[in-house]
Amino acid sequence: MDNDLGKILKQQRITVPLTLQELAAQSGVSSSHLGRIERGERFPSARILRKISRPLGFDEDELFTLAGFLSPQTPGVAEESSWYSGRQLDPYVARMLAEEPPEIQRSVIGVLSLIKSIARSLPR
Amino acid sequence: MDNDLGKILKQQRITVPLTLQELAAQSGVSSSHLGRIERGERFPSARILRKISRPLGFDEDELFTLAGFLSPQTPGVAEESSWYSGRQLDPYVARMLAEEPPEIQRSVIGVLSLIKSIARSLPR
DNA sequence: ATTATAATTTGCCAAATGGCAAATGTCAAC
DNA sequence: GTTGACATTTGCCATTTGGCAAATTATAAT
Repeated sequence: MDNDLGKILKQQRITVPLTLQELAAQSGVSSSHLGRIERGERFPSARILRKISRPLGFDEDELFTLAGFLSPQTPGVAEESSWYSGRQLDPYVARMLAEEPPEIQRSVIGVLSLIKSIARSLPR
Repeated sequence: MDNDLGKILKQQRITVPLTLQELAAQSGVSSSHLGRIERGERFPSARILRKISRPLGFDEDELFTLAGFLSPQTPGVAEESSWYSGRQLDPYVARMLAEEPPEIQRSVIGVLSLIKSIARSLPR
């Protein structure tokens, strides 16, 4: 039941968005294997993680950390480590948004707060 | 012939210095497996590399790079802005989004591309 | 040289990985 | 409904990984 990685990978694939076959084509990993990884039937090797990191918009070391291959704190330039605790911006998101002109970037925030206000008025 | 990693690992083990058995004891990897890795009969998995990195005095990511699991220079987690092309991210937008949990951040991108696809199908 | 002891290698095996092809599911158009 | 085009899952299999124990090879010490 402790399958974060599979869920994270699937979540990211869905939101990119990609199908298993498309991800397979872009990464060179078979779709059946990818599927099994997502639902926790197989554990991805470093080679596989490396192959799928780019198409999914992850940094290589990011996936390695999630897989437990690499310790949470990234050496490099000392930086705040608790990264997935939500204090920091997802690199993929940052990269995508940076492609947009500034006014679009800001309206994204507007849409987000709109959605959140809708959520607040929803029966729970 | 094409075995840098094995030689490097052995060289490092010799100069530490350690025997295969000592390294096995400190790392929790069997000495027979370590021996095979050194002479290139087996290729170490990420899990094994992680276990032997400390006793050998390597940084984890260092061995991963030598093994070809990680690209030569991995940028730190937070400063990819240097290699994103073109525009940059509005600091206000970045700060707002960073407050959200990662899955929300990513679904924002999904919403954005949805909106863009709708926009493209609109009469001008 | 002959032990004793430590270090390395080999044989064998269980478990895991990952691909291919067939089976199954899903969903829209007709 | 049926069909067809996808996407996902499953069955099966080759390959690889990594451990254990036995065999071999140093390395001393007497």
